[in-house]
Amino acid sequence: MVWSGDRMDFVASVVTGVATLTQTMEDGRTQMVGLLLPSDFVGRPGRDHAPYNVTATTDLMMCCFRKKPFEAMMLSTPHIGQRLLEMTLDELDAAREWMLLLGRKTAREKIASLLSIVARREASLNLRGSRGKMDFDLPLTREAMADYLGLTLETVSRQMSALKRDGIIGLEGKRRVIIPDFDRLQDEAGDDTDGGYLV
Amino acid sequence: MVWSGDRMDFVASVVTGVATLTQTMEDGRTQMVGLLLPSDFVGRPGRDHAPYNVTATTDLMMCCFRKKPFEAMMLSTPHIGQRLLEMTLDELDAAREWMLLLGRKTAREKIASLLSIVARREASLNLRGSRGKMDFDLPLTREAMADYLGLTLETVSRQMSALKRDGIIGLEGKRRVIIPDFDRLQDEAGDDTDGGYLV
DNA sequence: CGTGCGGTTGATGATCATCAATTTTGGTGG
DNA sequence: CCACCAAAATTGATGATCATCAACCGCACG
Repeated sequence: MVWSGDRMDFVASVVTGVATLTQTMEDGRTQMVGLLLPSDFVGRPGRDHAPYNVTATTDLMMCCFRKKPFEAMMLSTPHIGQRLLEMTLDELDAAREWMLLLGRKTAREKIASLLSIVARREASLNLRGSRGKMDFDLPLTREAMADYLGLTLETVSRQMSALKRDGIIGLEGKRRVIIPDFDRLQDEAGDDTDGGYLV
Repeated sequence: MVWSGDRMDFVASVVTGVATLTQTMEDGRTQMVGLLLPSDFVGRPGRDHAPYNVTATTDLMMCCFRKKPFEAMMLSTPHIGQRLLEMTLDELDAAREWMLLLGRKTAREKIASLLSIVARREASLNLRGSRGKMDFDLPLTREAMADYLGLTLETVSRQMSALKRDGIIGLEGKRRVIIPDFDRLQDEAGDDTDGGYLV
């Protein structure tokens, strides 16, 4: 959709589908730096070139605003700016959570963390509680997961198989994930205790 | 200074000195998620408990505001909120840059990246250009560097020695770092080309 | 003069990356 | 509906990088 360095004269909000933000090094090493799920915002008022690649990983519908009018609206309606600040601070928290994952978690914990996050977001969309049994479609290929987690796709595949062997998750086809017991998955993720204030 | 979970009824801006933001897991694994240098802002309007540990790593002077009056001021003076949004977006970019480092860079590249960043910030404080020869005092112990980079302190020490052996940096005592050729250091960091829009 | 902290260096090992088949899956056209 | 194909995923063998465990150095400070 957008390549790093492109001119980008709009901001947008995801309505349905999934997109990713990625950074790459010259030699091709890739790191995902954001996962855009429904309700997430993308783009930055006050900057006209994209610093990241934006890629749709499923069919995607976004609600776009031309940047100029949007900026004008921000000035005239302070509430919008406040809301945007709040969302940006949440994103910053999420990014920092992710730094802990990238820097300090084992491969198994990384996978479990990613699955918990997607499961939680999925559950909150469908207004179901995040306890007990859950299932959902993974919106990411193994490669995308690897790029998110700072692993290789082979390691992702192996750890998914290991979690399945250990009964933490079930797999149906490539994409469908079944979580028989969300608390056990959470334990594998290594996050502290209750996760009360996490998204 | 502040422990994760503490009540925090102020926001602040660093005047002089260096502080760090860290997250920890129950078993003690620690990841630094922010490095606060002079001019950086800390605290979040609209939240009253700190999600991270804040630690001073040098003598530190901060300019603090009680949160309540600050929030009131934000409402009455839209410009402050706008400025804060801008700063938060910059921090988000920095966090994402750091995610690439944590997920995909080698130990050597990580060290070189950290040294470049500190050197650049140092140079901009002192109004010197960031080319050619530079030197500065590292405001971090090996352990703090390790926590920042997602490495162990032993690996940090070894890679510092390796960079010294290769003539990329010089060391004087424990803290003083001499950079004979900033461009060579930059090459070791693995960032793309010119770094034009990086901080 | 000991003691503790920060740092360096060495030996060894675990984890994860890499290279290389092979299998599964979902889609497409006959 | 089935056969075929390419992309995605799995699995195995091997190796590099970095973590771990441990010893030791130098310096500041009581």
